Amino acid sequence: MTLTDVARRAGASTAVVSYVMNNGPRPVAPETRERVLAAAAELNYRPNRIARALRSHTTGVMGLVLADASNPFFGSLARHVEEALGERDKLTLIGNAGFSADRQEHVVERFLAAQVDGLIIVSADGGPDVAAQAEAAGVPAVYVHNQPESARSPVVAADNDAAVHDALAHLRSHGHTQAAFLTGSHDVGPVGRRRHAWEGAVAGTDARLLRCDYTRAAAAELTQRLTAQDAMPPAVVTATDEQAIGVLAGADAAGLSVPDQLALISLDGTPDSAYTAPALTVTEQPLRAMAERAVRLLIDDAPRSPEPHAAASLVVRRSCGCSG
Amino acid sequence: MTLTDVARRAGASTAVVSYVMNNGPRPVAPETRERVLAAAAELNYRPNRIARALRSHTTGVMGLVLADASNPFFGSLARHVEEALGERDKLTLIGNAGFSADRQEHVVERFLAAQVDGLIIVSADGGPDVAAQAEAAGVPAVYVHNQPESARSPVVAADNDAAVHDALAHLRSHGHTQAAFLTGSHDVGPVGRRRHAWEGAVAGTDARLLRCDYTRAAAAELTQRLTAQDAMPPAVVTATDEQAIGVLAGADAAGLSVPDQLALISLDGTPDSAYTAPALTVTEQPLRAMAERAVRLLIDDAPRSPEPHAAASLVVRRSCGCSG
DNA sequence: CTGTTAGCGCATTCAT
DNA sequence: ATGAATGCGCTAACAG
Repeated sequence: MTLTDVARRAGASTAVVSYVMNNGPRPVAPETRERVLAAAAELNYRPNRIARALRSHTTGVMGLVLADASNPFFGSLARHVEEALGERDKLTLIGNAGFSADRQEHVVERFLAAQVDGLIIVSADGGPDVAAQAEAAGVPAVYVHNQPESARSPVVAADNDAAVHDALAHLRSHGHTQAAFLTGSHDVGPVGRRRHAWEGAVAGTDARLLRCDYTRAAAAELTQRLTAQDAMPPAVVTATDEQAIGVLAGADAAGLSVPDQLALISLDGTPDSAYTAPALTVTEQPLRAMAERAVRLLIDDAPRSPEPHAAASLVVRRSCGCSG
Repeated sequence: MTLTDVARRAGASTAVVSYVMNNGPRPVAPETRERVLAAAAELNYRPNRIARALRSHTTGVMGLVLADASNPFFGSLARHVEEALGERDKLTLIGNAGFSADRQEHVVERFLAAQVDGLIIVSADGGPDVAAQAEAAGVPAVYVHNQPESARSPVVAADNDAAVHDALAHLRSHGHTQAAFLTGSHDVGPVGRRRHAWEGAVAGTDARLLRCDYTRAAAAELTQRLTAQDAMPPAVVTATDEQAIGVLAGADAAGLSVPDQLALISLDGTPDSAYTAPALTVTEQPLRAMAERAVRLLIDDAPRSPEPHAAASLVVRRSCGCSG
């Protein structure tokens, strides 16, 4: 069923049918409009997105570049982005960059060739400013959650400063005044900002900064090593849930009891964090709000001015020492 | 840069350029071919996928329908599918069905309207046979991991019988001859098959069948309740990691020690299972192989005959009672 | 307010 | 082996 079929059936021209289907760009007499709508319904007409794309240079498809969909944090974000996009009648192309700058560029390249209307990039640290490359090709792009060092494109992230302060304040209420901070090896962007907030908050104390890869394995290994050396801090804030879960595994293996001998709070708040043993106290990232903001930025070309970041909310469970 | 530009630059016709770009369907003189290739390179020509799609009725885009990307099992599968598709130069559209048959149909509808070349459906139990609907519209579709009751379309899944037998045999080596089985409320397709395999294996004993939703919360609640009633079996095989993690959380809350008082093996084997406390012994699903098989089925229209299912491999960790 | 028409970039058939 | 010409389905400029 094509436009032409509908036009014939409604006794109208293809132009008019097009105007009706798109609510514009020109007015149509209400009566004609009804006839067209009726014909379209009877014929079960579905506009051909491909033809429309060829003609109008917009595809209704957005590209979502992800570091790794198997990581539940990225997966959750992906789900929210897809939903937010769906509500705006956009389709979502997905691509995994796998923590490699090369692969990320490659994915972006492919998306650009597919004529995506915009790019949402949820990526690991480092690499070139792919958003800038996309914008150079006329395709708007936003970073979500993180961005490469050099980027000037908009980033959508939670209010990380507040999240860190909330976590630290809560630990203080448990009597820990010098919580350590576990971050990645090369933290820049929002994650670096978390570390920075922590540094500001603990300045003057001898709280310790810990670093390891953003993986469960690395965090587990670190925890076991430090515990063996009797050098594990009594309270730790981790930059990511993956690391927190690794710390939990390492503590378990080393016979270190959480929360009795180690109080732990993580800053991601993925669904995973609720079912660890013990359950993790976290500051939950407002993923849905972030996804919506990103979509708004891309589609409405919303003000790129410093909108206040969405707040992360402290979810108290057991790893901090609360009995909940 | 369009075909026409390249043709002009190479002093050839658009037809010839097209033949060169697609290696057919007609032969081109080697010399002309070189000239065209050179011109294309100099002009940095990139074929317009949209125009090609309009003309050829194939888009190079596949639709991936997922129950929930934030679930790491589905997320991992998504990553492998995207990779396998990428290797065949296909793009991946993603859509979340959110365990709702309505939403699933809606997603499929949208994908069909976008002219996807094929559909990969990784979905929850129940609902109508969307693959059949797609095939009726001329779009090939495969189910992966699970399928609705009524479906006749091909399913790609692991060898679930073998997985169950491996799990049971391992538990038997720990002295448990009557392991219980925890499955979903309406298990059909491959998951139902797992239960069926278990039923066959424990026939004649009074091993117990447990059911709850495929969520951590439901499994945790069930475990706490059974433990309180002193009715928790000493050895359990769970159909999914989500449920196993929930059992772990419930056991922890109820003061039940794993593996001492409860031996546990799960049948999914997501990355998550490696960093629980204690680490889960699982039969790991061959996700990569499943993704590749699905892609092959869709693209090569491979034999839909009963190919042997890929094997799931037992990964021994601690929840079964091993000291690893 | 509505009808006619010209392409968007490409694959392909018909000529040569 | 190659060129010219047609049309995929749609949007929008142009002409009533």
